[in-house]
Amino acid sequence: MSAPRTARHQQSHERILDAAARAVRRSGIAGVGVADVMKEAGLTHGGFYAHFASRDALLADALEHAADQSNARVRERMRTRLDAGESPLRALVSEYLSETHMDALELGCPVAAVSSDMQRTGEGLREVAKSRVRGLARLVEDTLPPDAASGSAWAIAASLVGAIQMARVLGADSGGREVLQACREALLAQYERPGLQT
Amino acid sequence: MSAPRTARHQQSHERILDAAARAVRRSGIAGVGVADVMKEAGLTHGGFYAHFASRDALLADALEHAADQSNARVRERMRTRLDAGESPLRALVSEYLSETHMDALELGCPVAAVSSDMQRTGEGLREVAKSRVRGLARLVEDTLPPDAASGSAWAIAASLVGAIQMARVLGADSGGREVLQACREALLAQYERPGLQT
DNA sequence: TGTACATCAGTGAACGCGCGTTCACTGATGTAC
DNA sequence: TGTACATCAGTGAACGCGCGTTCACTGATGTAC
Repeated sequence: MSAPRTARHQQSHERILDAAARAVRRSGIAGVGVADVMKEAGLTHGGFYAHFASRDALLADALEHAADQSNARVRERMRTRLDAGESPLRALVSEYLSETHMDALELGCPVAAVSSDMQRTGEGLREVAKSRVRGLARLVEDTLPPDAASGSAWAIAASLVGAIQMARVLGADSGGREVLQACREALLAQYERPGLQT
Repeated sequence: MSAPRTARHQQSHERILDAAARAVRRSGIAGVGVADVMKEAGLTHGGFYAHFASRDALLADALEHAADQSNARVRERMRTRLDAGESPLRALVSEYLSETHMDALELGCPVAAVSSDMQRTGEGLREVAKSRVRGLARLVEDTLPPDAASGSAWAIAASLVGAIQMARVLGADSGGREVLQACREALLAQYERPGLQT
């Protein structure tokens, strides 16, 4: 599994993982097909089992990969805002609840993309799911001042996830934009009080 | 389709719909199987097409049915709390973010159960999904005083959906309970201020 | 540098299985006389 | 009331299809001499 292989093998492995990380967010956990993923990675389906033990093993790795990618993406986009003087929380809320993120289902936060599916995964996937939900809470926690009420991070994370999901269901042109805006404003009004800022 | 049929036909129809409404929450939109639903309704799969034009048609009706059922259930459970003097918002938040609701995936709010799937439904199902998301926002709005900031209903609805989903992913014994509690407290602290109560 | 061989990533046909859908048939219900 | 017939909900076998998985094979890469 993690035995050292050739560079070619490793490159293919990463392309498969990348394609799967996109597919799992685009199509949901149940919607990921081995053949589709391999095709998207530029390979044929037969070679799959030289890279992963099973579809489930791929899904676990893909979820992790998606979360890593997504976190890196958000943090990078936040940087511009932080440099412009925004508070960490405002930067996170603005990015997570942006129209860019709403449109980027395939590249966005996997918790928001597949949380319903996560509720029903069993065995191997469940642990990854839990750890990625906790990871999202941690991402929020890192933007809060040390004296913030414990539990605030969870409350904010819940708002973020619920808001972008409902916005996506409605769609940008049927109220989604308005949902995002309402939730951004509500979160910032509540948590970005003077004295709570970093 | 909606032509008048015998009482027997109608009873079967309702049993199928009921089973499907449970299945769609338990297994997700992609996880609903025609044969399984029919079996749960006490019938064999062949008779399905005397009741619904297709699996998709069933899913649309099942989502509506699930939402109706769930709303009725929450409203009924809220009544006890209202009678005890709780504010409408507190009653809703306490019930929606209760451990009972967390455990009752199969009978709970379908928006929380399948919102990720809703993000990717096409055509017929999408309109039902949108309308049920709006229905949840309306359920919240009905608990708010008339002078509440517009958009508050959406912000609260987002918190409810995100919170129960994350709590379910973690599970009751791995932090789910704590997530629910944190989100209940955060919502009530923010929105149930004196002067905002009904 | 060049040739011979071994390694191994990737190919594509094939498998079994489950699922949505169809359809000829069964048997129960209810109506007509 | 009783018999003959029509209606129709439900049955279960069968279909085609897509999917996860397996496997014998190909062809490219790289090593040994």
